[in-house]
Amino acid sequence: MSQKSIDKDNQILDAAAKHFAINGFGGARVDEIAAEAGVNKATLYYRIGDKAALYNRIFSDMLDKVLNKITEKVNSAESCEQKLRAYCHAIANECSQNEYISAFILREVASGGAQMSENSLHKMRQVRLILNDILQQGAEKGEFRHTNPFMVYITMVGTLNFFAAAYPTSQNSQTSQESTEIETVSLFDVAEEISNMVLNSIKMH
Amino acid sequence: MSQKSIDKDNQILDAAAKHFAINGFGGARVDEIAAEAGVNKATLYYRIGDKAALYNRIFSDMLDKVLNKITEKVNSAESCEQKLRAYCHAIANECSQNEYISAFILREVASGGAQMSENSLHKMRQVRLILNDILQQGAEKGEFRHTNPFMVYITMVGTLNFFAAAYPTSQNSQTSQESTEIETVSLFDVAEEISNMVLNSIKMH
Amino acid sequence: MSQKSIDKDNQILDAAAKHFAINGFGGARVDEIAAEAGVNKATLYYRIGDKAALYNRIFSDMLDKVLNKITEKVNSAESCEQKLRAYCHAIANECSQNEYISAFILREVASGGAQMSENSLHKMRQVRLILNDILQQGAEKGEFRHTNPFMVYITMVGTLNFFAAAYPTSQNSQTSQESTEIETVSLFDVAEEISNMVLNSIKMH
Amino acid sequence: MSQKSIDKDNQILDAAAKHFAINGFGGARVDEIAAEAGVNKATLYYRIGDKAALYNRIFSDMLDKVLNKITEKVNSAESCEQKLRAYCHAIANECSQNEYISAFILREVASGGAQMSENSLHKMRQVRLILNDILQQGAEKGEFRHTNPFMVYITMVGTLNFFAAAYPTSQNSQTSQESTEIETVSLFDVAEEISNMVLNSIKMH
DNA sequence: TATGAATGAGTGTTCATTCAT
DNA sequence: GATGAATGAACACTCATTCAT
Repeated sequence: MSQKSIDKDNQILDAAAKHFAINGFGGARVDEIAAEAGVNKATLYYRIGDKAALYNRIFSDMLDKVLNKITEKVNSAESCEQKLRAYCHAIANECSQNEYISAFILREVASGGAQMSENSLHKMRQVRLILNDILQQGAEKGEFRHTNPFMVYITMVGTLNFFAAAYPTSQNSQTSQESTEIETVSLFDVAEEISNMVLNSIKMH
Repeated sequence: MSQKSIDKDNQILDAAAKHFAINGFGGARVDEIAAEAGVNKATLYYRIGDKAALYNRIFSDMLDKVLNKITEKVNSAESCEQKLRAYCHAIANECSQNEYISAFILREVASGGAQMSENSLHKMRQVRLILNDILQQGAEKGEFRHTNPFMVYITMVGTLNFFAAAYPTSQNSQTSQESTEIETVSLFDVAEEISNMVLNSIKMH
Repeated sequence: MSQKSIDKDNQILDAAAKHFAINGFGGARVDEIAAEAGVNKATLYYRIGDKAALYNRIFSDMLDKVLNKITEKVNSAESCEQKLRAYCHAIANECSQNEYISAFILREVASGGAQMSENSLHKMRQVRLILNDILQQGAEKGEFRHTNPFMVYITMVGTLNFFAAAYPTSQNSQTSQESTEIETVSLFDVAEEISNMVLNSIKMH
Repeated sequence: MSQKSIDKDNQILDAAAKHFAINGFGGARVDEIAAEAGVNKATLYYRIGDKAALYNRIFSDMLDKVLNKITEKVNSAESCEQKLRAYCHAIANECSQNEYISAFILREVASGGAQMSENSLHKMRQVRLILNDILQQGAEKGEFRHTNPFMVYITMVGTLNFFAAAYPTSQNSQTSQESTEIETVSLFDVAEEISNMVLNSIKMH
């Protein structure tokens, strides 16, 4: 596949990610995606496939990157505390790299995974299980108290994705009086803070 | 308006809430909503209005209930700590009462409020500002440290809504091995836990 | 269903029969059918259903009429010879009434029944089996010699349908010299002649 | 033109004949024809031309073979009776050689020659005129009664093509009870039988 | 000669909305 | 108030054909 083809695919994928993120699967228009990508609609079908294939390709790629980054960062951390911080920062990092990941996640959660392929469902489960392992290891080593892993997962992933999706918006919705009062805060600040809060809650003393 | 008409409206509103929650605004079908509500499609238009009106009516009603419950619970709390706990539990309470609220919120956050009416946008801002007030009061009274209120908001609202939307789903995706290990946890447990975590982080000692 | 609706359905069905007959299922255009019927394309879908439903409705109706007419005429005939003549004339009669039947039959035979519904397939089999019964009865009564019923079927049905479909065409393709020489011949003449030929061949003497 | 090119052309032509026979001109897909022929779609265009050219090439080749075989067999027959039998068997022979001829003929008859080129139309007329000549010669020699030549044409060509196209199909649609009763019959048996029937009807005694 | 890539013009189908009764 | 019928405007997707290499 030529570089030109790869570039074209990426234009399509980028435009589609944006439209799916903003409008959801049902609200996104293939015509508009093709137009924004600057390619003929038939070319979109020729290169990627139908709307569902387009969606799954994007979401699957997103999850691959998240999963890889998490694995990489967690594996290179030593203590369980460091692993948990790495987990949180890896997610924040990917959500910063790709501004549409959080919207996809939020929508999938809202719909109960209606649009998700089996493949993507498996990857999302992997993300959750990695955290489970960290918490279990921590508990076995006596570093962490016994906790409900799903609640920890939700606290971290929910907060990060909610922030990642909401932050750009909220800045527009600030009234002029408050805008001066609110100090800027980055996704990494949130990752740091939420890690602290969770660790504070689950660490043995 | 007769009781029969009121009942019919509620059937429409319930069916629509379900469809918007699962499929989003763009993915929901007026035909299917009418069919599920057991009313003629033209009746739906006659009684409620078009698709956007239907959506806004539902979302606005949801936000009214949330806002009222928050106001009620917060106002009847004494200390700032109690107010913050009340805020959190009020949201948990409404999300338990209506299983579709969290999906609406998640989708609106994902789309940057694309579907939201000015009216609803205002109400969501109100919800956020109530928390701002609690935090500011707490800071003025010396109970709370100075914090970024948006981050606190995200932590609480993101976690609660994410949990409310994800929990039913996650139970289906558990593999059989884990299912025995995971203890059940309710939205109120989450509200309690997240309140603790946040307070632990922001309270003066 | 109002008379107006019934009329509209018939306009659609007539236009569609013409287009399917001339262009085949794959070559017919729903747009053109709707235009010719003088109805909006969406109305066609509302009243009849999709392209396949439209095709099957028409073909099934045609076969119903053929089957009814054959049954009626054959049952009111006395001898097996009369029944066989009645069979042949019933088909000729229906092909005269509806100019598109033969084209549908020819195309279905050509494609090996690719477009035919199970329902229609069953009816076509019925048509064949009625002839089988006549021939068997004739053989049992000693009126007919033993013959291959499929060959008799093909001879009669093939000739009639081929003629019904080809005759209008052939008149246009006559060169001016021959046109004076060819005497006109009707589908009923063909039915009479083919009956004679077949009976001449299978009757006991 | 290399042998390899000739082979490739034949693969295309064979695949196309099959698809046109089963689905008709409008229902056949150039993509599928190329895929079945094992060639690139652009190669198909490069070597043969567009869809209509592909169709006409195939149908024209078919008619050439039929016309040649008829001419050859009829010319080498002596009496008019022998010529008429030869005519019938020549058609049967070609329909046996190429399983798709009859489907093409049936479809063209059904559509009134919509897809046929002027060239092919001329050849089909030739086929008919050869029979006309035989019948006229027979009448002049006092061997045949005066008949309507178009009716004779239809009887023979309709029956043969209908049988050729329908026979493979009908065997699948036999119910298990009848299957034992029906003796197998070949296209040549049909040619023999239909010749007998026609001659029986038109011969002077 | 051959082909991966690209596309204008369809093509069947759906959808939110309106209208006549 | 209520609804069967109707429809303009999309909408996802396809297809025959061409082009650049």
